[in-house]
Amino acid sequence: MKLATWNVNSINARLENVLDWFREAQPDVACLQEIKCVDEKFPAEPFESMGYNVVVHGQKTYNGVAMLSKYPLDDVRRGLPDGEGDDHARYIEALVLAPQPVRVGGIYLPNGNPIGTEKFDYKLRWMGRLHRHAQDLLAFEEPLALMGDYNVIPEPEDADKPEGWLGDALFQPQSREAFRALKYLGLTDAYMEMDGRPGGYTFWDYQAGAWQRNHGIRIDHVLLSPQAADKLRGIEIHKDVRDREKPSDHVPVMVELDL
DNA sequence: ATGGTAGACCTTCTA
Repeated sequence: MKLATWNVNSINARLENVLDWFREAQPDVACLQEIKCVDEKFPAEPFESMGYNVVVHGQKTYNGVAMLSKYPLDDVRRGLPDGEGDDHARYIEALVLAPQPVRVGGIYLPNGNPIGTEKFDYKLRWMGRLHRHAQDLLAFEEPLALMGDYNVIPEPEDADKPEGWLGDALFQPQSREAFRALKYLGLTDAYMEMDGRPGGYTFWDYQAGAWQRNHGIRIDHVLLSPQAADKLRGIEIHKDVRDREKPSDHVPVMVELDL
């Protein structure tokens, strides 16, 4: 089974680009982030024509997440627990009813910039909520994938120019520590498990020729429960997608599980 | 040291 995550930076601005990639890559399940539209504006029809079930947790202008699956979806959750007072659409979860079911959480973790503001506090609080929810899900001892745009650069090797990110929320000690704490619950970082070489970037800024200079960072992650990690066959970062017409600033990351 | 791009949308915010 192929599971993908991709921050598309507006599904409607990116539709042709995204459909092209779906036709080529044929993911069984895909988590999309930053769809930047309300549920009713999500272009579900072309995906349904390709055989996908579509669930959306949208929001006007900002954020918004969706999950598309060739298998039926059950147990759909929109938003993390303890969400009172949080109006950002950043989490969607479902049980994918494949022959061997797998629970999938699609994550758009807050960016948190600039540091020293409420936005950074919100990032850390959101990571705390994700941590507690992951703890609850891991207790099921079932195949689980928590995948998406984590907006965290875990290690200096995950940035082409780490010194340029020292003042950024994505590379703060607290952000990195919270990401490590999440992994230490017993989750496996699929990229580190299967490859782990420096340079597996998933994001290049639109500005200052970051793509042309390969000033990238690895911030889109796939974290697997032990029962899913045992079935991990491979991971691919679809870097070529960044070179196409009207690209997102993120590229798709796809894992294959023997499920 | 600075500025550079993209998307949504009401002119500025978020990334």
